[in-house]
Amino acid sequence: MNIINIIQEGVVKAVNTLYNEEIGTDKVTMSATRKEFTGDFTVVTFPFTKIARKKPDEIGEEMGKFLVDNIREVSGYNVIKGFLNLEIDDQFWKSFLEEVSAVENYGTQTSNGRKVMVEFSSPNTNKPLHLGHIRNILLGWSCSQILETAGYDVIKVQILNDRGVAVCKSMYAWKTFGNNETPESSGIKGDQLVGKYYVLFQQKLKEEYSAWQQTSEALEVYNSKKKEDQDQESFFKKYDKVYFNEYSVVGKAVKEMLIKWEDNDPEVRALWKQMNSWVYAGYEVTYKDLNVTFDKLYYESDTYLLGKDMIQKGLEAGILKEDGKRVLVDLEDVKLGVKTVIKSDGTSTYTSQDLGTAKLRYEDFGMEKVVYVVGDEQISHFKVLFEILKRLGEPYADGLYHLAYGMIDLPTGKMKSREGTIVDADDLVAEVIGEARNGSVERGDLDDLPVEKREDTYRKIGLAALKYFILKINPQKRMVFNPQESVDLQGDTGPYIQNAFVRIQSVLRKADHADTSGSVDYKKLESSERELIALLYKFPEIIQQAAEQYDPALVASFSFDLAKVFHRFYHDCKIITAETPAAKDFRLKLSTVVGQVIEKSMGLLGIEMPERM
RNA sequence: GGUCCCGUAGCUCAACUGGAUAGAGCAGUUCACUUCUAAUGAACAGGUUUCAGGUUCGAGUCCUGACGGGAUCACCA
Repeated sequence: MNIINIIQEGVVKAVNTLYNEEIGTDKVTMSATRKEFTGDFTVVTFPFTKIARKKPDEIGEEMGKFLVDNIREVSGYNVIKGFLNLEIDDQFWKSFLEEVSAVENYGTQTSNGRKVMVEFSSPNTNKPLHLGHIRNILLGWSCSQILETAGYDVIKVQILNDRGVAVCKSMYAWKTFGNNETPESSGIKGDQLVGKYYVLFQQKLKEEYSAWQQTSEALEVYNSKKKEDQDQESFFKKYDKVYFNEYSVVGKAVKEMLIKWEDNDPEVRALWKQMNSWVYAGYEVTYKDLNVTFDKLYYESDTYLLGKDMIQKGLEAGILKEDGKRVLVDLEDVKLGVKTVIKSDGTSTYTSQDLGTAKLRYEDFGMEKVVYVVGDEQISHFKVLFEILKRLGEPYADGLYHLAYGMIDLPTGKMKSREGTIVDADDLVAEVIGEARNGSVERGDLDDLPVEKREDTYRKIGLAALKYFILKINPQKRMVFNPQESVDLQGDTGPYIQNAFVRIQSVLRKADHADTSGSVDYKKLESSERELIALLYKFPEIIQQAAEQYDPALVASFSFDLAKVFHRFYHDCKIITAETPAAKDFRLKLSTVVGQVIEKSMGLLGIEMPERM
């Protein structure tokens, strides 16, 4: 049984015996003892003052004595200002280490047979991936790993938003200005090439719009539609969408293309297929760089017409309402307003598509939970979607979760494609690896390794820096991404944690000492040793918590703590040249397990460990 | 304007979900490599947790109200 439960039950028993009152274990507040005091766990005695009618310190004394007398694992106590600090017997920690070192897969829960689907990445196929996608992908991947380790059966999916106006923009620009340029002919990565034409389109549109603003037609629009005192510049700044839809020549061409696409026009479809295939080839490279894979891909072009039967069901149940051809849902009672589900021309919306996709996925996999990793600007969309699915009584409705993450800002402000401040995913990956290479070459520690081995190490280090930098931050927070700091290799960073692992491997190589059975004779634990074991003890609980809260930052912070304490331990205690053979055995065993747990917890973040660095 | 999120050290973030003297890293100032990897360790300095009230043994955390930043309020996806 868990030591925390043991203590909690001990406290319950103490209250019962000493004060003659039945309480539940949930009434016992406990925490890890702060490091400035002696002890491992702390029980807060304030809540018992009413029951005992005594002062907190007095209760602490009585309770401490009771626990030492009645619980084998508690070896001592002290009371400070109403806080009862309990010391756990060294023997408990030592046998725990023996136990962990004997098990195969410490931290991994046995399968609970429950299926959870994680949707992440889900880009629009009109341009390459950028920093925002990276946060999404890392979160999605990491959550998948965490859920899997917590015992779930995880299905990783993405939906490729491969149709619509944006995609047609790239297509139109390529067709008009591309001169048949291909990834092969240009040497440009497929997604980058398509993105280049998307940007070109936006540029042409902008030029066209600027020119139009000088025309008398534009002036008329301005005069008839401006708000009072609004100058021409700010008026036109906000009018761009209307312009695109109603006046733009290229806009009209794009919309015609979209209609042809929907009518299955062979020529447009062929172009679409070709350009999308370039994009997918490009994405594959980026995903490989980031070391992520998916179990199934969904395509919006296959799913955007789904949802009809869900809507039928909703209408019959009275959840949805018809207004001519239009279908809407009234969620005023839960403050979500009225939303259109089917437009008055009978076509689908984002909501109807997602309803259909949810059903399709359930038919495919029968999962009971779905985690949607999507930016927080879509919070209300998912609230509506989940509410409808719940009212429809879908079996997975209670397991729906929108993992909403905040946008990434640069130190200079928001990322804006208009201002060219978008950070490209491929560039960023190349940059962090380059930085790791520079650092390593300067140091010269890997000079004896073959080139591929070295490059592989640089890749691991650079990606560790990037991934850790992003995942250590609570997902729901908007974050500031400083490219400079993301490649830092010191302090609270991925490479710092890798370094702890590398030190361990180095020691184990040099010790060359397989039999550590003498560790059981080790006498008194050093404080850093205790701390390490106590952290190891917490690991499964951290995974559980991270799985429940869908929060990789908890795992990141745990990994850092473990590495940090190890570095201190390494500094304070000799391992190979320890005072006694028992101490050596013990420390080798401890280091081995710490190494395994660091590797595993970082693995949950999608970060690999190098053997040397 | 309605709804939702955020506000903690110069900067980037924590704080075990209401517990002790609010912790880390970076940047700054020192110290420690003839040693199992110094991508390390130790120390100093840095705070009215945006502000004002409230709830209670106890508030960065909960409530109310300001202030500041952001998202969203489409028959776009």
